[in-house]
Parts: sequence; structure tokens; C-alpha cells
Amino acid sequence: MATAASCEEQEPVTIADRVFNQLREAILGGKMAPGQKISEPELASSYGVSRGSLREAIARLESSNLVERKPNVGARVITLSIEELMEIYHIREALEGMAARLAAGNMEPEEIAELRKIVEMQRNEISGGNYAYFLKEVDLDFHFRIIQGSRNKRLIRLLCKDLYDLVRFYRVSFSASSPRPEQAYEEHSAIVAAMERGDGEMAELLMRHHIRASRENALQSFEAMQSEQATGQQ
Amino acid sequence: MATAASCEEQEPVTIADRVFNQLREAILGGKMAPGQKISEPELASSYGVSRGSLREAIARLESSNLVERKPNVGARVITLSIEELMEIYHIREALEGMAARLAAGNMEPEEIAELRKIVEMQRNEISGGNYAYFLKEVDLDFHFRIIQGSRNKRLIRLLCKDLYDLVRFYRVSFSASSPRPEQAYEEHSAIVAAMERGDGEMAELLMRHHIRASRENALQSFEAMQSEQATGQQ
DNA sequence: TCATCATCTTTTGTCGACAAACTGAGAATA
DNA sequence: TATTCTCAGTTTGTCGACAAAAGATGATGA
Repeated sequence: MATAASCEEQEPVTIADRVFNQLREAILGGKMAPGQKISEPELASSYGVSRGSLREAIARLESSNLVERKPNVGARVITLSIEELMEIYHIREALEGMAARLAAGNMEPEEIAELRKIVEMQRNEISGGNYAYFLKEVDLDFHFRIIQGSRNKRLIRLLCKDLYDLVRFYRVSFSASSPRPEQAYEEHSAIVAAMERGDGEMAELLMRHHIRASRENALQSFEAMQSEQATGQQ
Repeated sequence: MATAASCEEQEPVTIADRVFNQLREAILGGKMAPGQKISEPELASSYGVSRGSLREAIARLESSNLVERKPNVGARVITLSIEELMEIYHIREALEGMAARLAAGNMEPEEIAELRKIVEMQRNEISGGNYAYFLKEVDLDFHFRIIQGSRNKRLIRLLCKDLYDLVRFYRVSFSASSPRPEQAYEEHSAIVAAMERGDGEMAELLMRHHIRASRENALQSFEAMQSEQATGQQ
């Protein structure tokens, strides 16, 4: 099986690149809490670089929507509310639906065959009772391949570089695991089937349905977590 | 009539803000040619600021996708090919379709009534034979209001801050004027009608059709321009 | 004549220092 | 007691200078 076609980060060539990657990993890995202040002098000395380079890294984090900066005040790690996560899902619904439509017309038969393999691999993992990390990786691989298959470079950048980072961030900061693996398998399988038939419109409809379902699932598990915390605090 | 609900630029509070706005206007206004090199020392002295501030402005231009930067080489104004413009239209089709669906459910009746007024104003301008600048402003106002009506802040940022700048840039750099005002009026009117009925799904379909039509129109006028240049060069 | 290489100039990346703005604690007043 | 004002400390914005990399120019050899 080919390696994951995910949207890998580029090689750091400059110092600001390296610090940007490190900070990004720290934020997405949960090492920096949402809302945490980013102190330029502190981080600069801790990474062993000058404030100038660090400021450039922060600027790039800002353009990735991972930090927010106010003039004369400073930068903070973003805090994603559930409403903002829902906003992101709506955007994903529209964009990944379009990606599926385009991919159905642009992917080579061999690429679609690989997609089918990925989906079947997902089914085997589920029946094996493996609900853990690997399953999420396979899910991401599925979505990334379809996005790449759209052949729309700007769409690829938008989804991989901007939106998926935010979803990752939300999952970490809320430690939300929302697998629902059986339904996801069924929906993935139907999407691939439409693509195998070359039916772009149907692939779009099914992808939108799939993302809408996982949005509703995320909302429900958020509300469940909320009420659980409320009863625990009483 | 209320003032244009466009996505206005924010007040510049810092020097980098001001230089960013000026450079952005210069690029979008056609004062800087596509592909033109951006020399840091030259621009810094011409704007009377230090290289540091200018670099921060350039970083923000890069995150707005108006310039491209290569490490150790420098920044250039982007060059949009027709293929990239088509990519942008595909993204707009997906996103503005979603915006119309959300707006149909979220806009107040008074807001939709204003939208209707804008469309009728457009009709009057057309019958008055005014095909010029003002008509394009009204068109933009129509789209911006629906985007705002989605109430999805991230969607609003994405469309206004990222994508519409690129469309503006393309129009200027190719001096492409693509009004087709009669059809646009009909399509706008149908979209508003769907919103007046609260039919979000239909509003989405019609908006997607509208943007697809203007994509095809842009492509055709590009090809016409191409063949015209070819015959002129023979 | 063309290709290749060495050298020099220009430009970018990085750094430390200064000035302006914000933050918070404590004093003064209603 | 609560509110406002003052003032010191810290942080950010801005600047100029140095080192490294890229690009241009001219010399050398096939």
C-alpha cells in the first residue's frame, strides 16, 4: 500500500520555518493550552532564537488560524467553541463535497482502486475490534486522497493547510473521540462506489451527507460531555 | 439605502498595518504588475519604513495569497493563470452556495427585503443602459450581503478576505470585464425569491448555478481575448 | 562561439537595542 | 468601600547592522 497521501509539512529551510513547525506541533499536540498567552521573549529564549525570527513564526501561525494576535497586546493560542467547530464542518461539507465531485471526474482508475482498498482496510480494522489511533489515520487518509484527487491546488491548500489543522486542534483540546466506525465505513464505501461509476454528482451528495453526519455526531458527543460534566460538578 | 455591507479593511493601527493596506491597494489597483519582484530595500525606503516593518507587511500579503515568497529568494506578486481562476470559481461555487443556504435560514425578513431592493436597483441600472462601474459595485454588494447573511464568521472571512481579493486581482490584471447583466439580474432575482420563501436548498442550487454560469462566461471571454490577440499578432 | 567557473554585488535572514504601548499594583479621593 | 489616578514593570513595535545565500559579471578553457 502506498504511503499516506496526507498533506505533509514542508522541509524547514529557515529558522522561522523550524520554529513555526515546532510551535505548530506543540499547539496541535496539546502542549499549549487553548487561550494560552504567547510571550515573545520567553519563547524566543526557550527556542534559542531571536525575537525577530519568532515573530515571523507567529505571523505564520496567525495565517494558519492557530493563534490570534491583537496589536500592542500579543498573541494567544486560539480557543475553539463548539459553534466555531460547527462553522468549520459547514465549510468542510461544501468544500469536500466539491472535492468529491471533481475527484470523481479526475482520479485515475488505479487511484480509485486504492481508495477502495483503503475502505476495505477500514472494515477489517473495525471487525478486528480496533477502534483506536490507526482507524483515525485511515479515515484521514481517505479524505486526503479524495481532496488530492480534485486536482484543484487551491482547494487542496485550503482544506489541508487551514481547515484540517483546526479540526485536529479541536479534537485534542476537547479530547473528543468520535469514531462511529460502522456508519463511517458504510458512507465511505458508498462514496467510492459513486466514484467508481464516475458519478460526480452522487459522490458530492454522499460526501456532504457523510460530513453532515459526522458534524451532528460531534455536536451530540459535545452535548453529552457537557451534561456529564454538569452532573459531575453538582 | 444602507451603505454597502462590503468587507471593509480594518483601521491601520501599526506601521505594518498601514504598509500592508497600501501594498494591497497597489496590487489590487494594478499599480504592481503580476509577477513583479518585491524588493525589500527599495520598497522600505520608498514607503519610509524599516525593512522589518515591511517584511511583516509582506508576510501578511503572503497570507492573503497576493504574493508568493521563496526562502532566500524573495517575494513576487502572484500571477493568476486562467486555470487558477477556474479553481477559485469552483471554490466560490461550493462556498457561496452554502452561504446562500445558510442565509436563507438566518437572514431577517428586513434584510431579505433590502436584498430585493438591491436586485431591483440593478434592473433599473441595466434598463438605463449603465453597464459600468456602479453595476459591478451593486453585484458585489449582492454577493457580500448573502455571505454576511450566512452568519458563519469563518465562511465570511474566507470568502471576503481570501477569495474575493483574488477575483479582483484577476479582473484588473487581465482587464477583464464580464458583466452579462441581464442574465445576472434574472439569476439574482431567482435567488432572492427562493430566500423569500425560506427555501435554503433551492437558494443554494440557484447560487451555484449563478456562479457556474459566470465561471463559464469568464472562460469564454478569456478564450475570445486569446484568439483576438493571436490574430492580432499574426 | 559556447560552456564553465571564480569573484563580486545585491538581497535576504537573523540578531540585539531602543521607544511606545499596555498591564497591574498601590495610593488618593468620593 | 468602591472608584479613579499614578507610576513602575513588562511586552510589543520598530529600527539599523551583520552574516549568509542567491544572482550577476567577467575570465578561462574546450
